[in-house]
This record gives sequence, C-alpha cells and structure tokens, in this order.
Amino acid sequence: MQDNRSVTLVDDMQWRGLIQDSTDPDELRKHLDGGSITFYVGFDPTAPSLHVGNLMQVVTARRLQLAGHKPLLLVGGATGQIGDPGGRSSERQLNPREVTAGWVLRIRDQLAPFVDYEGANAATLVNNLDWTGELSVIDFLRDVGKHFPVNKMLARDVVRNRLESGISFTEFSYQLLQANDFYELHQRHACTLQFGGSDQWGNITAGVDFVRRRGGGPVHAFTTPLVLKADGTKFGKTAGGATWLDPTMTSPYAFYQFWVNADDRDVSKYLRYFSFKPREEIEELEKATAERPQARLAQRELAYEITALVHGEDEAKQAVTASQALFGRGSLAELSADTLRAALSEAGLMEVRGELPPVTALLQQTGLVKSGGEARRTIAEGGAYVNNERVTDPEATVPETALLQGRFLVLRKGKRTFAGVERV
RNA sequence: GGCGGGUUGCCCGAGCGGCCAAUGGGAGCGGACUGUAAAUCCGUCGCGAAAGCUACAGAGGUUCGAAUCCUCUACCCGCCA
Repeated sequence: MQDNRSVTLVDDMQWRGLIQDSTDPDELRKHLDGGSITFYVGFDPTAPSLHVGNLMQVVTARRLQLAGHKPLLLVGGATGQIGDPGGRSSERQLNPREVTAGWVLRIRDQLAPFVDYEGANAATLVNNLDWTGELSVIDFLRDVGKHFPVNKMLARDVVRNRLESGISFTEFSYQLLQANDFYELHQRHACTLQFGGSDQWGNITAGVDFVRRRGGGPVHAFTTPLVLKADGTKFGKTAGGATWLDPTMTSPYAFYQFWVNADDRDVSKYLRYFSFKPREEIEELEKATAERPQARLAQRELAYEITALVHGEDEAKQAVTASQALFGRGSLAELSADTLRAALSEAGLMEVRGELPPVTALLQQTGLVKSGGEARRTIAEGGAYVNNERVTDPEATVPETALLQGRFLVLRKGKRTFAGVERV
C-alpha cells in the first residue's frame, strides 16, 4: 500500500495543512491510504472563470489523483443557477440561465487540464444539471426533501446567519441539491469522498448524511482551509480585482506576478497548499526565505510552478523572462527587440501609429491610469517613468530617439506596473 | 394596517439653505525606506489643461441659491397592531 513512499497521502496533506475539517479522521485516513477510491469536488459557475481562490480545490484534486484516486470534477450547472447562501449576508442576484450555461462550458474547459483522463484512475468531468435538470418537483420533494428535517436545515450556520436578513426558499434549498449530488455520484460512480472549501462544510456533511439515510455505504469528507493572508486582506484580490485563471482575464504575466508578490509571511503556507514539490524541497525554500528574504527564491519558485501548472511551461517561461527584463537592473537599451516585445506583450502592449502622443495620453491609453487627471497627478507625484526614467513634466512628450530598438517604449507607473508601447 | 427613522463618493460615515466636489476613517494610488515584501511616514484620491461639467436613492417643486426645505415614487430599518 505504501509502495515506495514512506509518507502517506494523508500524512503529506496534514503536513501541508490541507485538512481543515473531516469526517472521522481515522476512517478518512484508512479510506484514503487504503487503495484507490473515487472522490468529487464541485465548482459552481458564478463567474466566467475560476480564480486563484478556487485553485486550492483544483490542486488538491490533482494531488489526490496523483496518489492514485479517481477524480470527479463537478461543474454546477444546476447549483450555479440557485446560488449557495454560504458566506454571504444577502440574497444572491440570479444570473440568467444562458449566462450560467456559458460559464459552465468555460469552467469545464478550464478544469480539464489539471487532471489526467487516462489510466486506471482516469478523471471524469460531470455536471449536476445532468441529474438535477430532469428531476421533477414531486420526485425531488419525495426522494430528497423527505430526508431533510427543516429544524436541522435551519440550524446550519449559513442559514442561521441569514434568518435575520432574509433568505429565499431557493437558496435555502441549495444544501439539498448539493447533498443530492453526492448521492447521485455515489450511485453512478461509486464516489465515496467529497471535499471542498471550509465554507462548504455544512453542505458536505448534509450530503454525507443524505447518502447514509438513503442506504448508501459509508462515505467520507473533508474541507480545505480558507487561505488567509498575513496582512488580513483577502487572498486572490489585487489592485485590478480578482486573479483569474483565464489568460484573457488575467494574463500569465500578471498571474506570475501575483505569486511573486506574495508576502514573506505567506509564501511558506502557499507552497504547502499549492506546490507539488516534496516536503524537503519546500523546507529548503522556507529556509531560504528566512535567511535571504530579499532573494525571493520561494516566491519565484512558487510563481513559476503554479504559472506553469495553470498556463503551461512556455507561458511560465515567458512570464519569467518578461519579469527579468522589466525588473532587471540592466539597461533597457541592451534588450533585444524580441525580448522587449515578449516582455511588453506580457505586461500589455499598445500599438501607436505616427506621432507619439504626450506621456499623459500614453499612460491613459495603455490603461496604466484611468483618466487624464490621474495621469497628471501620477507625474506630479513622481510615479511615472518612460524607459525607467522618471517623467517630471506633465506636458512631456517622448522624442523619437527614446524609442528602444527604434520602436518600443517601456512605461511604468510606480514600482511594478508596466505597459508597453510599440510604434508601428 | 398605524406611527417613527433612514437612503451621501469604492466601503464606513459627517454634513448649519449659500464658505460643499462635500469633514473624518478604511481601501486604492504615488513617494521616501527596502527586497517587485511587511511595517512606518508623507502626499494623493469625481471628470476636465482650464472655463466648467456631472454628483449626495429616483422624479418633480420652493428659493437669487438646496446634499441640506416641500411633494410623490422605490428600497431599507425600528416601534405598535
């Protein structure tokens, strides 16, 4: 059972801090370390893309598969139309069905690359709309609803927290749908384990109970912890909003930068949660952070690994190259046209024809600032740079001779926000 | 159903009929320090080069002049039934 690993999956996961809550820990361990099982984790389509907050679940699913278990990745085509009341203080605005349906497809495609569809423990993508969509109200009430005492449902935190502010029957019913998913997957795919974020614990245990009540075998569950940042802000949010997995919403470069910028105090935790590096290697990186934090070795390793996982090796390499070019000490004039173009494309490259507009206009057109006033203000504050030279005159224009390789400009706002201009 | 209170900029939250684009805090942004970190300090923070324009739930009105007064509409929140 332990083949050539001296450490079991559960040991490793515990070391990484991945298990927040679980059904009977001893049973869970026996189950996970005792041979291949089928598990599921769900993603509701509440946006056109997954974001780094979902990555914990994605990566954990992959981790379980690598340990020999069979993943069922569920996209909530049904639950996504209802809305989980968890973690919210007010009723959700329902999205139009077509919108949700479109997001289902996108998220499905997005999940696909993280697991393997070949071999004995091949992964399967499932959609709960497949069994929920055709369920009649009567069947639902008789077969599912009958097993849920309302007094228990009301006692769940997510519902109780909403009793004052109000909760619709729709959202109140959410837990039944998710519980039913577990049962259906248990029946259809012999699924015996569900995991999810810690905010899902109530829904998940509802499913565990439901499977038992309907005569299914024993099933297990655990949740992963909420990722907390040392500075108290929300994980995954940056200046521009959420950090998405979709490369058109968050470029691979920006994605890489997100990880590179991890706080020293958080990077070790992120490595444990997200990285597939073995324990010894992670401990080395932790040591490196403690001894030479300015080298940011742990951040770079983490950023590269996760970017490569999400966007592929090539994109990750380009993000590294771009970061080195833009943040490097070397003179920009020494960079080749290809390197410049690659780096600036990652940061966001705008084409300009003919005469170069004034700096304020360039800042605005590249999206570095939102308005002309902000552009002038940034210059006044000394935060605007062209080719790493600070711009001090709000009326400044860029001379032809400043064009790198005869065609590029590197615009920078503050210390780390870049944009490129190419004269075509 | 009756009575009362509320709705202000990204968020919280002040706001006397003119001196309010609107106090203060937070977030954000820039600078200094540093390591593309944290903490701290300083600055900035509707749009516009400016004149000016658009803003204080929505629509009307009173007034020389309204976020501030009146009317109606929408939503929220208390108390009584």
